[in-house]
Parts: sequence; structure tokens; C-alpha cells
Amino acid sequence: MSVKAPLQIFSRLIEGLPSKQRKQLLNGCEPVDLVFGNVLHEANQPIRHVYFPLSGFVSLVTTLDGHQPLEMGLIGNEGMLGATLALGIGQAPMRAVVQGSGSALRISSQLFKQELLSSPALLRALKRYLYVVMTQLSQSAACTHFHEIEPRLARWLLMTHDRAHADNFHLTHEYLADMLGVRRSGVSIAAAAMQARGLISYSRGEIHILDRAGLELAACECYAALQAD
Amino acid sequence: MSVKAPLQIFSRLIEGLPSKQRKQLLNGCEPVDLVFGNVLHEANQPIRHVYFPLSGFVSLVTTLDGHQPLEMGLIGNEGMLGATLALGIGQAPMRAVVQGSGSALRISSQLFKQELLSSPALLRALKRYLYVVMTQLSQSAACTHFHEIEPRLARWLLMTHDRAHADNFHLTHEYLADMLGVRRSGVSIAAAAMQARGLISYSRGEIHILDRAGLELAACECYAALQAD
DNA sequence: TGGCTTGAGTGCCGCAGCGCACAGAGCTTT
DNA sequence: AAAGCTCTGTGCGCTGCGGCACTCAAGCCA
Repeated sequence: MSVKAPLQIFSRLIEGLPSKQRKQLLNGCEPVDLVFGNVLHEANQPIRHVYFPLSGFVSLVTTLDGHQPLEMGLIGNEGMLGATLALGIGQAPMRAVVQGSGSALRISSQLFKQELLSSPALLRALKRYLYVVMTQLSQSAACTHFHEIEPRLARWLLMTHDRAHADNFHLTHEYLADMLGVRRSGVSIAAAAMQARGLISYSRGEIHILDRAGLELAACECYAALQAD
Repeated sequence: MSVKAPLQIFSRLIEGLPSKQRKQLLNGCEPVDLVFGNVLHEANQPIRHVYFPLSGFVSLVTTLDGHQPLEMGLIGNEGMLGATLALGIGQAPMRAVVQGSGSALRISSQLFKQELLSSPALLRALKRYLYVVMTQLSQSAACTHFHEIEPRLARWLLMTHDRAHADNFHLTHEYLADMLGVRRSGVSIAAAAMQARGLISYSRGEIHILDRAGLELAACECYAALQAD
């Protein structure tokens, strides 16, 4: 499970396409760097580019009036940004922020819409993906409401681990607090507990996953549920 | 705003179609009664019928392991049940329970899929609707997390009021607690406070909306945000 | 070397909401 | 009329978390 193939990273969505349509799509794509903190989509703003993360990953966040943000979804090479174009909607439903630096393929909305017309497999994949995203939204909404900080943090670290393709990544408690929609010190306490148990270690924003299996035990069942897609 | 036309209730989604396609769709529909408590869709189960509520309304709920349910959306004559068929997915993402008795039009999934093929306007409307649902999901997830019981209850009553086309409906505190994902007694306290302020009155599950404008003030901004669609 | 910035530990107070439990009140049934 | 159920009011102790604030340590810059 934690055997990695860091050299060959690809987009699962694209890889699933028949080779002709895949090549066609790749033709319109350009590689870009995803840089931590970059905002790829802004909520209710037009989508300029569609992104297929390869090694980087992106989080979808909502903001509510004066509150801190709240993460609704995490997108790595298993997914994409801009799937709502398959609904004929050129707007992003949420803000999308790069959460782990890395690389992605991107394509302009214009071109992508054309690809959608000419590639039925692509459209099918997107629709399926949209459905998955919808179920994930409701699942994680319930999780956010009912579960406590520590299991949620564990789940979140696991999801990040899956998408980071590495055992360590840079994330401050402050940042984690925003993702989980809780106080920074709440994260500190939960993280300290997990560090004490040898599940993770961290220092100045550098987090190391030490015991993945242990983390899975510490996480709420939502992790497993969301894995199932 | 609170002027009602109780005699002529229709489905806004259907009404928006060009007359030819509308008639075609209505042809395949049959009227059914929505009876409080009926489960129209079960999560992850095949969709047999698509529903267009007219006077009744339906709530979408998720359940998490051993927890109480949690409502993720409310559907009245502004929406429909089974929109995921437009994604080519014949499964329901969440459980759908009739929350206000009334009437609806329904059509079999089979027939509906055919309609989708022959009516581009229908498909367009559904896609748009799916997008709206997605944004609502994230909005209400954040609301559930950050806002307190009383404003959430107020919002919820307003949404119900909009869909019930009546100033009173039958809902026990217990039921409301499940929708909001909180304790029953928490609802009792919030409801008592709102009754004391003359916003509502209730007795043994019969709730009356007395001061709609006041309720709107008591509700969180999420109500207005969700109104905007 | 010293000061600044950023990340993290920790503590205190307050509160919303939980779990639980019991009591009273209104409607229904026999 | 009595018994029973359902719906609501209410109280008590607990806890997870918010708000806030102060401290310390590690890296960065001059």
C-alpha cells in the first residue's frame, strides 16, 4: 500500500481514456507547476483553465461570511479541477488552493469544452467524477459535524499522504486548523497526541508520516468510506 | 413575498421547458402522493423513479455510522429528485425522505433517460440544477459546522416554509433535531426562544410561522445565500 | 551577534451543545 | 375514567472547542 512509484506520476482520469482521445486531450494540455498557496479557481468566478494534478494537490474550500475557511475536498492525481464544465457551467463552485506543491497538466476551458464534445469517454469520466465529488461532499459534511478533531486530523493527513506521494510535507498547524475549521491550538493538541503515539512527527511545519497503519486506526471511518469512491 | 397561490402548484423545473418538450415529459409522468416519512430513494441504491415535487417536499439526508442522520438538502417544487441520472448514474447519492406530505409528479428512470436524450432543454436544466445542488451542499456543510442551533433552525423553518406553501406544518422537535444533527432538547430550547419572541408557535408537532420577516432576521445569512441559487 | 518572524506549546476562562433523565401536558385508546 | 403514548420543558454534569494571550524555540535577516 505504501509502495510508491515516484518517477511515473500520471493523472488517473486521463489515463483511463482510450488512447486516441487521451492523446488528443494531452495535445491541448500544458504542464504547469503547482505552487503552494496559489489560487487556481475562485468561488463563483469563471474557470480559465482545467487542471489535472499529477504530483501536486489542491484543496477546495468554502468560506462563510466572517468565518475561517473550511475544506470541502482534496484533489490529487485521482481527480481534476473544473469538472463542472461537463455541466456546461463555466464557474467554479468553490475556491481551489494549491495545498501541496507539485505539477499538473492544464488546458484552457475553451479547448477543454471542445474535447468534451469530441470525446465521449472524457465526458463519461467527468460525469462519474462529478457524482463521486457529490457523495464526498455530503460524507465530509457529516464528518465535519459529528467527528472530533483528532480523528478528522488523522483522516486528513491520510488523504494528503495519498496525494502527496511522499511521507513528508509542509503544513503548519495554522493551516491545518483552517482546513478542519477549528482553532490552531486545537490542532496543536491533537497533533501532539498523535506525535506522542509515534504516528507522526513534525517540526516547524514539516510533517512526517511515521506510522500509516496507526493513522488509519486513529482516523474516523470516513477515510475508508471516501476511499471506496 | 408571502402571497401564495395554493391552487396552482407546479414544478418550476418542468415549467421552464419549451412547451413541446414539456408536454412530452409530462406524458411520461404520473401524479403521486408524497406521504410524510416515505423513503423515495435510498442511498447507493438504484433510482426507480424520478420525482418532481409539486406541493410536497423531500429532504436529502446522510447517515454516518452510529450517528443520527443529518440533512443535506431540501427539495420542493423548485427542484427534483434523481438529477444524477443526467450524469448517467442510476444511483441515489443520499437517502430521500418525504418531509412534507403533498403531491409530486414522477416518471420511471427508464422513460426519463429517454426524455433526456430527446430534450436538450431538459438536460440543460438538470445540469444547471446539479450545479446548484453542489454549491448548496458546500454552503450548508459550512453552515452546519459554524452556525449555532437557533439561526440554523430559523433558516430551516424558512426553507420549509418556502416549500410547504403554507404557514403551518407538522414537525416534532425530535424530527427537527435529526435534520439539524443536534439533540432534541437543543431544538426545544431554540424553538422556545423563537416562540417567546413571537416568531413561531407550536404545539405537539404543529408548527405555525407567525412572523416570517422576524425569522429571516433570526436566520443565518445562509438562508439568503441559498435563496440566490 | 542580535533582533525579527514564524511555528508551536500551554493555560485559562467561558460556553454551546451533548448525554441522560425525569416530569408534566395533551391526545388517544380501551 | 383510567391508562398509555407522544411531545415538550427542564435540569445537571460533562466536555470539546472557541477566544485569547503569553511563552518559547527555531530559522531568517541584517
